[in-house]
Amino acid sequence: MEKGTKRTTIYDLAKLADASPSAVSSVLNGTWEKRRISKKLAERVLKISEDQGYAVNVQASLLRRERSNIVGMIVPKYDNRYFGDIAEQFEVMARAQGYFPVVTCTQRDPELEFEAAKELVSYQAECLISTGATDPDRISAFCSASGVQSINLDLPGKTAPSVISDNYSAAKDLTKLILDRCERELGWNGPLRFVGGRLADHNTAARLEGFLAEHRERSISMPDTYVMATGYSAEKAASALASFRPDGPTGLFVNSTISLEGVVLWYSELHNSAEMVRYGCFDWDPFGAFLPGNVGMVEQDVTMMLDKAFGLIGKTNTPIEPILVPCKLRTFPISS
Amino acid sequence: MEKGTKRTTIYDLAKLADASPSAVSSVLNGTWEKRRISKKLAERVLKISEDQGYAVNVQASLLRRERSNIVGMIVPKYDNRYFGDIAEQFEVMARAQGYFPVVTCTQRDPELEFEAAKELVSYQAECLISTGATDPDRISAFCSASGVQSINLDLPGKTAPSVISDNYSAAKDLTKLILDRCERELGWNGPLRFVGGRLADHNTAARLEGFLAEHRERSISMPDTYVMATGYSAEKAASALASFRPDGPTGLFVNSTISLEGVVLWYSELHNSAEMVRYGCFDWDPFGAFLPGNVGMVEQDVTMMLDKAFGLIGKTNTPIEPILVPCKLRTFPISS
DNA sequence: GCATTTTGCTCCATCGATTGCGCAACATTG
DNA sequence: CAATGTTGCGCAATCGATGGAGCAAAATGC
Repeated sequence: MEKGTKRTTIYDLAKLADASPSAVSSVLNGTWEKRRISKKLAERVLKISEDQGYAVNVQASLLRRERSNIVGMIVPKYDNRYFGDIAEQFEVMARAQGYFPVVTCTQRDPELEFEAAKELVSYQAECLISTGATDPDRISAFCSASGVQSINLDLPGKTAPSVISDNYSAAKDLTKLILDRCERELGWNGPLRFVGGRLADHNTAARLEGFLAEHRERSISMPDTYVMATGYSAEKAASALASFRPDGPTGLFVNSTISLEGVVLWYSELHNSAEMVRYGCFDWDPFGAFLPGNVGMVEQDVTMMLDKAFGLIGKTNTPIEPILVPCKLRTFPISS
Repeated sequence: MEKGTKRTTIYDLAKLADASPSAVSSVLNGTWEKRRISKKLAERVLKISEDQGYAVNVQASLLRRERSNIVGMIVPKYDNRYFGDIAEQFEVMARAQGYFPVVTCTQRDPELEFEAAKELVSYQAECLISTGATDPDRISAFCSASGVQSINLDLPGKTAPSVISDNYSAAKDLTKLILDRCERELGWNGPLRFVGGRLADHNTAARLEGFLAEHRERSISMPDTYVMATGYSAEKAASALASFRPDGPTGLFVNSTISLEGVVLWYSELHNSAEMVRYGCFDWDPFGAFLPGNVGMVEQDVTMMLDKAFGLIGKTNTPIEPILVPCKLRTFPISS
């Protein structure tokens, strides 16, 4: 059992089984019938291998083989359900298709993103999915120079195929929902405030467009100060709202669950005037339905996005035009 | 730039730089000064390497080297903030210490857990951290046979060092908080109901002990039916509570955020009688503070747990007695 | 000018698994 | 009994990076 510090190799097993390393190798990787190894020897080898706690050295194996079966993914954070779902479902789907998934989290740091991408390429990943990368094209360029396929998820790139949510339509629908509820429940007609996200981000920009379009269709004019794209942080959202104490009905379009944390904190400090506030959030969280004042959330369709992304793996003639995936709008009754 | 389908190797770079592969290798891995390669050649090689989009073949490199620098982690799910934090902080700390982190998610499936552990060992991981594994000892046994260090996190094992939360004390404190608040706000003295988790799990068992101990100290007797360890699922928690329509004050100890989802759903359907219900949850979520009826949550100290776990890496004389890390109790004012 | 040191590189074995090729031993056919 | 076929397995090259050993050329010492 104990091998000191060295790991067991096929050479060790070969000695114990009184066979050649090549026979052992073919038994362990399942090609023994093709190589006409007797069942007797195969069973002997398997037994010894289990007794010794043998684990193949993937480094050596991959070096010799042509394919690595590794698919890499980079995600910015694990701090919300959306990216958590993506990572988890990515792993499940990858395994189901015989891939070895490696997910790494890059803290929204452009340099770390690039370093992580390089690392995954170094591990001979066959494909790299960049989720919400700040600079997807830089990663795509590196991958393409290394002959590795890259796919963008959640943020479009110009040089690799992309799968993204239909942010515009979902934001427009959510805006409609919030405005309708404000009208029905508060007798108030907007305009809503837009809280969170970064204007430079493609997704925020697309959502803001949908938000503005819905207002335009209703001929509601939008004051400049109502757009508060304060970034991805609960504190920033809360402090942007801090000075705002509504004296009548009001409504908010919240651009991420992390911003929602700040909004809810602000909301909870309104006390009496809170019942005149309605909001909705672009992003989903299971506790969202129970937050007072929350009329609905947009849940991105992670399963479909990943299906589309996996559908692109191995393909060569992929469209550069982003593949848009519809979102699901969840509406909540107002909590009493 | 384009190399057809093959990736660039040091042999390709060597030809382009008119140098030997070993010179190229030493330039790229930073040992060139030690190996007395001229700065001139080094710069030439680096330039060419960048132009070619070269990425080292880690497979080949690790095969030759002695250390892999890979530390593996398995986590059950990414569907709550606790495991998300663990994965994220693990990656940050690992990188800070020069390791390459590989995290994989095993869906609470014992077989997948073991397979994932084997895979990480196959990748020559130097250490494997099993988080919340259903059968940590099986993984430890395999690792030890392969000469790989293993560490248990969040769940104790008998054959490898473990770092876990002090579930008993935190559960007792949370129970105390809920009982105190029930008494103060509802004039009611328990007993509380215990919802969620699996009794066979070490953590649930320890929490239940703390829960019962606090009741015992207050001489509150506990009916058998009040312990509803229905597993880790929102639906199961909700359906276990479905038939329970409190006609007076009541209180719940909720054993995980996933069970809390079910509890909150149940709570939201109580309407008028909801104001006579108080609950607290063992686990933390940023939206928890805003859920009506929630008096407090236990936040496990992920940073300290990981610090302790990293402190064990590379050590040989590690204690088998679990290292207990205190939790943080967050208390919330009742939302109006 | 010759011996010695230093500089700057190359050669080659090696890590562990894989796989085309080939070679005995045995079985079958005529 | 010779010719042919089949079974069962081993040999050795290979994947790409690494690093100890060693060798020629340049620099230095006397």
